[in-house]
Amino acid sequence: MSHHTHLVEDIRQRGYRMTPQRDMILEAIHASGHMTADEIYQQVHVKSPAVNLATVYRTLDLLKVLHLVSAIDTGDGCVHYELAGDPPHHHLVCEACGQTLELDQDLLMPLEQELCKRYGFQMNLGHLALFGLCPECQKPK
Amino acid sequence: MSHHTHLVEDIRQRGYRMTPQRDMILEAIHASGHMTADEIYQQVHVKSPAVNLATVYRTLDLLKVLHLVSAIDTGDGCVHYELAGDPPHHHLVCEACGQTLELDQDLLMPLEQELCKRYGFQMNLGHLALFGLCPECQKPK
DNA sequence: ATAGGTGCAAACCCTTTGCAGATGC
DNA sequence: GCATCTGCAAAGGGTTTGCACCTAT
Repeated sequence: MSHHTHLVEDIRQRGYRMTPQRDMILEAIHASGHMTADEIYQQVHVKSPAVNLATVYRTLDLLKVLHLVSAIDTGDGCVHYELAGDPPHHHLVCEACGQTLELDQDLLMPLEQELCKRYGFQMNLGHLALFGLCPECQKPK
Repeated sequence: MSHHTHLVEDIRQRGYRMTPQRDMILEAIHASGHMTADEIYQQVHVKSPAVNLATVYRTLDLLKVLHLVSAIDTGDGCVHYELAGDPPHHHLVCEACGQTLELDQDLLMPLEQELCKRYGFQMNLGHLALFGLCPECQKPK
């Protein structure tokens, strides 16, 4: 049933407790891949109404520290979280309509290498949002 | 005295009023190039204590609409603003120490062109922050 | 004169925190 | 059993808004 067993094990092995809340939160983010704290809360709330938003935030903080999730700020006023293990993909956020497209790794490799070579800066590929205009919103109105 | 005359003119010509508040806000952001709403407020407040933070936000919103400033979210909890006319530069934000490095345009041109070609996405170069680790914070502790 | 801009204060949203009670190990 | 985790409720920080007054044009 559980498709996120490795995450559960990871948490336990590092000396943290496995609670039903954490399990549900992991399950939600594992299933959807890309959620805000509130979306996770809404989803978990259906199964177990007692669970609190603060717990969601605290769990997400823990998962960040353990590098099991990464945080993406798409500028929409709330942080998005996704599993760090997922195939890296990135976010093209349209500043006009708010829609987000995704693009994958390979387009960014040259940039990443160049940043490393020139500045010694190690880019976090799990934490990236680019802003601009999607094809739709570029059309003359 | 005024080094931001063109901005003042731009605002007037588009039918908006030129107020002392707007003038001071423009002057501040023009002088420092890179400020948060609160930093602007603090600076303006020295000259004219009556000016309100809400006015700073409203002015910044106007300047965004007029494309005179661009907003950069560096993930530190508050938005940074800079003059749109300034030579484009970008922000490498260190996730460990919070320091931001800058890099300039040319490194991003290939990416910009590729995004346009493949996705039809028009990247906003004035609105970019990349996250990762600076050279200092990569050193083993 | 009058639309547009401002100050003030309160509301808003997302997120964090203090604390007392509950629970995984 | 005991440190850790949770729920609750309240506070926090940045930003927005409603409203009456003010002011550039």
